[in-house]
Amino acid sequence: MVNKMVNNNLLDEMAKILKKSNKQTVKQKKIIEVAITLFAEKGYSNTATSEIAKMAGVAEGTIFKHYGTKENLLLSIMVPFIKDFFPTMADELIGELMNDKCTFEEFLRAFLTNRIAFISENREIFQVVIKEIIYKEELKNEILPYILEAASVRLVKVIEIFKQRGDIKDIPNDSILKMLGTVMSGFFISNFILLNKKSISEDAIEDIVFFILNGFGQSPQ
Amino acid sequence: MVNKMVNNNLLDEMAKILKKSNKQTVKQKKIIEVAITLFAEKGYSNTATSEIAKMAGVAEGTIFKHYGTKENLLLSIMVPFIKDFFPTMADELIGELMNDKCTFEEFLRAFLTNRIAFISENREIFQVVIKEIIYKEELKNEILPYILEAASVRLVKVIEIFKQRGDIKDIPNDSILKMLGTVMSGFFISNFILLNKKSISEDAIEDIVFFILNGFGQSPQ
Amino acid sequence: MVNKMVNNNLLDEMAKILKKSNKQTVKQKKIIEVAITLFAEKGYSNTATSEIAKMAGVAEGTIFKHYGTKENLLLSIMVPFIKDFFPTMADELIGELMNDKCTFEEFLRAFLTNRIAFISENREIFQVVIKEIIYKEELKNEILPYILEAASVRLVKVIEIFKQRGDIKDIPNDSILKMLGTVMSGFFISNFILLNKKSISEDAIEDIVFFILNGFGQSPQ
Amino acid sequence: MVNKMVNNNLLDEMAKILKKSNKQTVKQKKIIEVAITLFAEKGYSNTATSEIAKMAGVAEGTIFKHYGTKENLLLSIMVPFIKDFFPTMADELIGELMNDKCTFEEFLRAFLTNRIAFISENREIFQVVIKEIIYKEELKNEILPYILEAASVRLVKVIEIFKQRGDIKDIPNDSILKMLGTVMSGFFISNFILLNKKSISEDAIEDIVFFILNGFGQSPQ
DNA sequence: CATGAATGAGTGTTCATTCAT
DNA sequence: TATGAATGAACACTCATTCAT
Repeated sequence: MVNKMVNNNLLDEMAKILKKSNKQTVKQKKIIEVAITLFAEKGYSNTATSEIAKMAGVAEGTIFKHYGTKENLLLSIMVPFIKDFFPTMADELIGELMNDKCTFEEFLRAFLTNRIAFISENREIFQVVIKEIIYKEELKNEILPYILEAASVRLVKVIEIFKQRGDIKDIPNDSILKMLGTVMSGFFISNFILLNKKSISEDAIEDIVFFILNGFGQSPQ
Repeated sequence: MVNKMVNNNLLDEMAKILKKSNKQTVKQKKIIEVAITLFAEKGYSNTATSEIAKMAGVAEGTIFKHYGTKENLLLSIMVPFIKDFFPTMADELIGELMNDKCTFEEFLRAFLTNRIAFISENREIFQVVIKEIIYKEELKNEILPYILEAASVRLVKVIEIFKQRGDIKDIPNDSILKMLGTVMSGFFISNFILLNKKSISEDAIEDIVFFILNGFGQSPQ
Repeated sequence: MVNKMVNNNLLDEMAKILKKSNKQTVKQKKIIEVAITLFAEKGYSNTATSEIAKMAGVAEGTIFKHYGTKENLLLSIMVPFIKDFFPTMADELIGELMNDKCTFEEFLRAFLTNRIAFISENREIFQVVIKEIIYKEELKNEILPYILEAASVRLVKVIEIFKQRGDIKDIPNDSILKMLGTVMSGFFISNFILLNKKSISEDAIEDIVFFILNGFGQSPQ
Repeated sequence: MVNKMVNNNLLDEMAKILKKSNKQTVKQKKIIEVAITLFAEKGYSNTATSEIAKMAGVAEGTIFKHYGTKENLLLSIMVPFIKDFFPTMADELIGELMNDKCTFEEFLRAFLTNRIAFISENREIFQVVIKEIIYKEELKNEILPYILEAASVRLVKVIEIFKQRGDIKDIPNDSILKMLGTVMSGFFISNFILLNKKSISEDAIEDIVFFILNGFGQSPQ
């Protein structure tokens, strides 16, 4: 059913995508691993390549042999997450979910559960991506439109279907998209970036699902 | 009524707070102004003091005469926003709003309108504060608890009142706080940081108010 | 007798010498005072004019109004000590001592007592002068020859007289000068610079007088 | 006999001590060499790292790659001289000298000859060490007690032995130590720091040996 | 006479990047 | 492939000095 697991581990996924034929050496893996941790913690700008090298047990030159520039090392971490992996997975998931004759509530719960699991497993990379997108105006302008477009296209389809099924109020798609974007970006950023949570309880998911569906206003009796 | 304006301009407010009697020179004002713009655009770490100096038409030494360190220049921008100005204003506003016998919907609309206006007027400082809080783990750990505490204390009072008036569903305060935090942080960050909006239309406010109250799920007839 | 005190206070003496007609203002006195203390403690190079200004309760500009440059402030402290005051006093003293029909031992004791008293009273200035002469090769080359010449001329006369009186061994003047220079520079630098003593006990003076006269070797019986 | 030479070259000695297994690169040696020369001539505070770099034919960064800070570069020069090399050598020498049944005069002559040779060979480092110890109060307070203690312990033994042999007058050890310290510090500082001599003639050594043993007072017949 | 805001050349230090081994 | 010594441009920061008030 909807809970079927998809492999979410980015490090493995990257190997397939970024260097289809090039096997990563142990040292390369270690470099990426350390870079993610440090970038997530202190930000790209505040992390020295020398620090990465030391923590990874590697010579400084080795990093540049593999990634050319520090910027490129960052992109080697971010790009797979954003460009290839995210949509691919989402499509799989959405297709899977929509084939079932599930309600919007079921979809929402499954979708959130799945995305939360995904981010939990790749928490640090998520932090790197979000922090850098937010921090550098130019990076934001390059990447954000792509993400928004990719997300809109997919979500509009979903919204349309559930509107037809009568599960969603008759509000313009645009407004729904915005609100969904608002509440989801808020949820992920609050929990995984600001509060640095490692996982989300099922109760918290229930709360947010309920809230998205019903709000917390009391309609006058 | 609830829309009575409170002066929101931070630069003027800072003068009063940070240096009660010390007049800022023209050059100091220009330094702060330029620093805010550059920090907001490229982030603190990616902004050189030499660049600030050049754009402000000032010698680099002048910056350090006044602010001692680059870090302190950042704090001179952030602290007033966070520590003194935010709670003060919020209290005024909440007191004002609660005295009126308004509904939760009216309160929400007024509150959001007021806060949005405030952030719009100090958009760049808001960007600086949020970006730096998100970017540096240590800064986050120092500042975030203060903000959360300050916000919680105030909002719980408000929530209690409207619960008693029957305007808010009977959900644990904690859950409501989280959802409100989620949706508001999402709203402000999406609009003012990610989408870099300069203002918010009244329609958008209506949408978000409606959403918070009712969600967009269609309860089955 | 030989112990008659000569006024040793440099600050007063400087007023007469450096600015014969210009009275020093209170602020000027304070500047010099603070500068001497700080130069003595941390060295000229490690003392900022801003620090002097702050400790003297004076605006930075005031220092430069009076002394033009930091270098000149240093010279205003050193020059009187070296150029005018030192020889003047020594001559008075030597004249006074030689008129008496005293032994070399008496002369030595009186001379050392007098010079030690003088340096004790102007300890910090002495430290400044010695430290700077030692620290900067160029300053040394300008000042040292003058001091050596001045000292030699006076001491040779004294040595000659006591040789004729049979109080000093028949050793070349040059050798005696060197040994006297060695032992006195060693005595002053050890005590007032390295050990930072504020005064010298009479016993210590007796020891050094005895040593200069007799050494501490035991001639075989 | 007592004149057997011990290798005095500090640069070689440092290699052994400071980085037992780490080979110094050619550039590192050049940096130390130039630093010693410039520090000796103008003092640490008046020497810019950029100047050292230029004269050493090295990029400025290279200095900091190897020594971390300018302060540490200074210590890399001073510490071996003071902490390891000085006592080690002195012990070898004293042991060697005391085994022989030599007189105090022979010991003194040999000891001075040896120490003078040592300082001549490492003249500039000696200048750096002395200048910095004198110049910075805090450095003085850290280093001087160590030197005094190390010297006292060794010299007291020597003095005791020669007292028993009847070669030294029956004066308190403390007084002898002070006088010896005074005359030796005076001798080394006068000659190697103030007069900047490169070597000491044998006649000068004879003079100082004679003086220490006998003084230059004429005991009345 | 005294101030203190402003200057700008200079300083120690960092760090992404290169390249000979 | 991996190293790490070397680089040099850039950076935050200092400080003696100037000058309008």
